[in-house]
Amino acid sequence: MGVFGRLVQVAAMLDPASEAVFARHGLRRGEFDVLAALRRPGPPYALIPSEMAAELMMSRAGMTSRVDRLEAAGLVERSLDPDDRRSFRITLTDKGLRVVDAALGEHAVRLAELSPHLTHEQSRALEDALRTLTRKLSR
Amino acid sequence: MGVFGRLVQVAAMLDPASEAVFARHGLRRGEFDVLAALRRPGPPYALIPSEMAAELMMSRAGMTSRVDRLEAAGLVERSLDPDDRRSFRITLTDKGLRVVDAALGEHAVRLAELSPHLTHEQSRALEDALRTLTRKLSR
DNA sequence: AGTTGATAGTACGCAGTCAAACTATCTCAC
DNA sequence: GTGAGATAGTTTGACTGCGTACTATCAACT
Repeated sequence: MGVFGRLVQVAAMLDPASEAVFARHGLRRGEFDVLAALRRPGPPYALIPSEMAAELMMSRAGMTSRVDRLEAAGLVERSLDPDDRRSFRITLTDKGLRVVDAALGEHAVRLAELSPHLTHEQSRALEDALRTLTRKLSR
Repeated sequence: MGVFGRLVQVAAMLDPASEAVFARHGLRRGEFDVLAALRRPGPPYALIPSEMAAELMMSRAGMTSRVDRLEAAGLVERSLDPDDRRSFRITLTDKGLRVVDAALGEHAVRLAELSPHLTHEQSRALEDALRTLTRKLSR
């Protein structure tokens, strides 16, 4: 029980640190999450809102407003989905790709600063344990 | 970098599961957190709003509204702080104590169901790693 | 004592999310 | 084909939290 409490606490402490990084690139955490989700699968950097909502564990309604903001900022585009006229393809613009890459890079550096505080063994055990928990919880 | 991402993800997946437990006792997560914070130090179950805000990593303004709700529900009481007339002592009522104990118990059971999926060694390593990170991040 | 700066709690306005209701479209059994 | 139910995205309304400004009080120095 104490372990899980601590886990949640560490996650909560990680948050504000990242927030500052994202802010330097004009992003809020939620917006960064969407851009990163689009970046991950590689070109052509296109996903459907529902997919992203599921991946980011949020409602579709929330996704609508995030996409609205990102589109207004010129970081993503809505284009028609040729396969399903109810849906859209959300794609990264060139600007969006540049911004998310810059933010991702800085974010990675920030996290890397934390890593040396864990021994290699600790890091491996942590990874193992977290993977196990992810698998268990996703069912 | 993947480790931290996964850590945040696990924390996020843990959340809705607990949420359901709290809801069965008529609580939201935020309200439970306040009651649990009051419960922890033992009798007389009294803390000052600022202390709780700091402990729960939130603003004092947010704490005001949480205490308002809990007081309206009869789970906590505001009484004058004899040492500082700007402040209050927030205390658990009998009802509040009963509710938080019930919720805590069920919460613990829920988490315990997850533990067997980790080896003893994994669990220890996880604890170690998280403690290290907590120490590093709290500075 | 008096003054200055810090601190406690609160009120107000803003931003972000969700749930539920709605429209449009898809899917599939008949 | 056609109708029924599921699904995609959006809109609406409510809730919760934060940041800022404000009042009351404390603490410390002169």
